[in-house]
Amino acid sequence: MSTSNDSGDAAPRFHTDTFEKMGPARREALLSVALGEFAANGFNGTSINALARKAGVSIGALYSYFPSKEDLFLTVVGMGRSLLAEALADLDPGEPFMDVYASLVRKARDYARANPELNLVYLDATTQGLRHLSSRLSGSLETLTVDFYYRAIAAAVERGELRRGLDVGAAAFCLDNILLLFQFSFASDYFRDRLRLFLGLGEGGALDEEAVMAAIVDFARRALRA
Amino acid sequence: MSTSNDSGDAAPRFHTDTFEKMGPARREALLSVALGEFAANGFNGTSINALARKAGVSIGALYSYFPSKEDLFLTVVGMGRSLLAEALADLDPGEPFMDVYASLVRKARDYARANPELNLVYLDATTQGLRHLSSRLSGSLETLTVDFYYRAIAAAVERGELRRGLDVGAAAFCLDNILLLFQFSFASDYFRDRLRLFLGLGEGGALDEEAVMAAIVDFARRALRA
Amino acid sequence: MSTSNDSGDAAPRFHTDTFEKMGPARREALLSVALGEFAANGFNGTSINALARKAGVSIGALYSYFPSKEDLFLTVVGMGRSLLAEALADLDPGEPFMDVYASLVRKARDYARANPELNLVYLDATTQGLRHLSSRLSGSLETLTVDFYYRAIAAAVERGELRRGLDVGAAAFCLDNILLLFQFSFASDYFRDRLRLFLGLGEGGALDEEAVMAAIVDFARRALRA
Amino acid sequence: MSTSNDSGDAAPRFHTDTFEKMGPARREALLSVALGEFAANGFNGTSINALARKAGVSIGALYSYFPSKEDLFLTVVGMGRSLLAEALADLDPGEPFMDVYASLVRKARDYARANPELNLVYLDATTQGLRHLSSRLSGSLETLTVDFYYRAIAAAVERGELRRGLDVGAAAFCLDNILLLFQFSFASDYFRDRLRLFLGLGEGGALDEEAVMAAIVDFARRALRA
DNA sequence: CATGAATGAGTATTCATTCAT
DNA sequence: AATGAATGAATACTCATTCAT
Repeated sequence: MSTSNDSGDAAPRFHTDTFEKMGPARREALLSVALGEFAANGFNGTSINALARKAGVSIGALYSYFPSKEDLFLTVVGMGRSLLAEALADLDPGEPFMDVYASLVRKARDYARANPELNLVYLDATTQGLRHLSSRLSGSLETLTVDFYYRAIAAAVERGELRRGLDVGAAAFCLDNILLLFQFSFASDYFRDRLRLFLGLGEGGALDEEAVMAAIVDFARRALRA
Repeated sequence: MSTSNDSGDAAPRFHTDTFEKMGPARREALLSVALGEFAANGFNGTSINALARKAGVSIGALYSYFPSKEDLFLTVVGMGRSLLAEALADLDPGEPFMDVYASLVRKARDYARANPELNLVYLDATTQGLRHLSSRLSGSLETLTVDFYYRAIAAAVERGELRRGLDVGAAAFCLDNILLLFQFSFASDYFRDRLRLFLGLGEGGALDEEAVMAAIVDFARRALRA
Repeated sequence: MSTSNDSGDAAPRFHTDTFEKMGPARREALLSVALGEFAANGFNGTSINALARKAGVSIGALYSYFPSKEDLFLTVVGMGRSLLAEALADLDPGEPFMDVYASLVRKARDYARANPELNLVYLDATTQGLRHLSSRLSGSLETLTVDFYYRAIAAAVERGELRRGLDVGAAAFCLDNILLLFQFSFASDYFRDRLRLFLGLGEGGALDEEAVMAAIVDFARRALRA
Repeated sequence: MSTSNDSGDAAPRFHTDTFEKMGPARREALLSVALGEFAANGFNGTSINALARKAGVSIGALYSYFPSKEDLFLTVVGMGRSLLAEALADLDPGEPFMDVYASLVRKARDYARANPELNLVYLDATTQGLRHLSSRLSGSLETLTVDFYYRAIAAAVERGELRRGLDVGAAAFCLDNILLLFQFSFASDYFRDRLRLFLGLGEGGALDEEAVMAAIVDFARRALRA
């Protein structure tokens, strides 16, 4: 799996050649508007015509860039994967695992803060009503993450940091579940409220993010330590 | 819990009086079809007219039961909450905590198996595009769960089962994150694939649910033990 | 008038026998609500179901009183004719004509003030979209008025008050045109604005009704005097 | 008048830019069908879908020309105002006033004959149920007319044609009331019957329009003469 | 390549009327 | 006689997509 990333499963492309010839500024503007619309209204709730108007792109042009609404959506969803890949690339899976997870938690928070809309689009794509869409993505969006967890955890077990006999898959699953919903808490109104409810915060109470992140990492450390 | 449910937070009603006068068979049929449609297509992807036809109910009748599509959807979402409340009511928060969590994990699996559609509707309601809908629910759907975790964990800390100084809110958050996405894995195609990816299962591989549940409970036990 | 009314053209009835057996209070309430709704929203803009609810009458009952929405509307329109007949009955066509017309103008004002809704319903019935409705009324709503004008003008010409050779029909037409639109000015927002525009009144200006009525009567007097 | 039309009070526009780009033939056809439908059935009684079909325009196209049914209706009502403005522009308010009024009466008859539907739409717009529509028109539809009367009457009083001390507003109101309902008599079934009733014409009797117009002008002349 | 006018099936919702109770 | 649940055609309007210019 180590090299498999480069090989077969390159991220699929949902746009036309014409799209690649766009000026970068126009392209960024279009993708940015699309992201905003899909994030705010969901796939079904977004009007392609309104989106095109807001982006200053004619409908005809938009359809010359993307064969369909679905393809534009999938392109936008794919942007999230790219950013995630970059984020993971910064991390060294060879470092002490709990440092890695702590970085991951912090990065997740920062990423969700900086790109809440990507999280919202991801959440929407996750929905059963859009299963025919997410199935067009080559494999799950999580392939990268899973791969990363596996390598980091395996190395840490090897080094004796984490307990032997650990079920790597299940552990990664638990760690990522915690992380994913924590991440959503910074993007989605619903999951923000949920986190605050768990933390016992009322309407006005301030969220101590550092404390939450520390608690999460501590929870994970105890669960995994040798 | 016995009384606290009955007290203040009565679930809001989104249906008319006429709905309550329906014959139970017709009512069940209608709700069941509605659940199925919303689960399969999402709120925005579901056509009220098609739904009515499938349920064998005239459009006019449907609108005499629910003021709007939104209200029908919220009624369906509310059904999930009721079932959840029943499930939690079976559990004794006074038992050893890890037994309670193990039961919870198993119940979540059973519930998701039995009512995958409720999970799918919940996931849809969670979506940012439907925030105006979920905000009509009195408080989060999770209020019950949070409440339950708090009481069970507090009692366990009291008994010395779980470590003192535990951040109850954060711990409950972690435990529920693990549980929620595990639960989704039995309802949503997307999250099923994600779980299998984490477990390293290919297309044909069989999922050993018991092993996963055991691993999850073990993960939690180590994280929390005194 | 004394006999001709009773003979052929009795006002047609649009209600059922059941309607006549209603308690007077309920009947008044129903007619009053119906008048209000039709006046405010027009025939096509009024919902029979909403009307019944507001009147505290079940839909079934309402349909036992009136065969259709049309018949209820025509009944309401007929109420206006009855009130008009009463008003005319108070006048003595043998008095000096200009006194009669002055009384008529004043009565029209008072009537429109007291029953603006009847005027609005009349206006609606007048509309081409409802011609199949107004044609169901036996003859025009104006039969009474025309009859009254003829007798009063003829008598006045006879007495030498008004000029010989007067075209009675055309004169009555002119007099009634002035009167009718003046009357509407007290019921309809549109015609109120129109009158004020003619009088040069801005937003805040107060309307001197007495002066207007005097001017109207003076206009008529000069037009008709011997 | 020559310039005053061009100046301040531009008629509000209720259509989109796209509408202005239509081919003139298609545009005329659409407006003509819309006028016919609204005239025949009233605003509330007209179906936009049926209208579009009759006009040979797709529903989508129609909604690209007008934001809503209301806007199409107001456009049609506005056509009447334009034609009225043209008609008034032909008249010279400096001529002997009774000649002017005679011309006005004749023009009103001709206009109502040629464009009965515009009168019917005007009548519908006048209805209380559509007050929210007529209030969207900038000022009353009558502004032009009032203005014209004022100037013509004032000039005639100045010239000594009409009596000093005349209440210009009230006189104009009376004159226009007579004219307006006379005009309606050529468009509306209801008001046609009413006129015939006043003139004592039975089913078959022929209406001597010239005599009526002469009588109306004579009525007015006597009412106003110096 | 770009434009945006055009399409028309599809949407949620209303409402006059019927009829079983 | 009274009720009000049920009906379903009809309504105004939307929107993904096509295609002539």
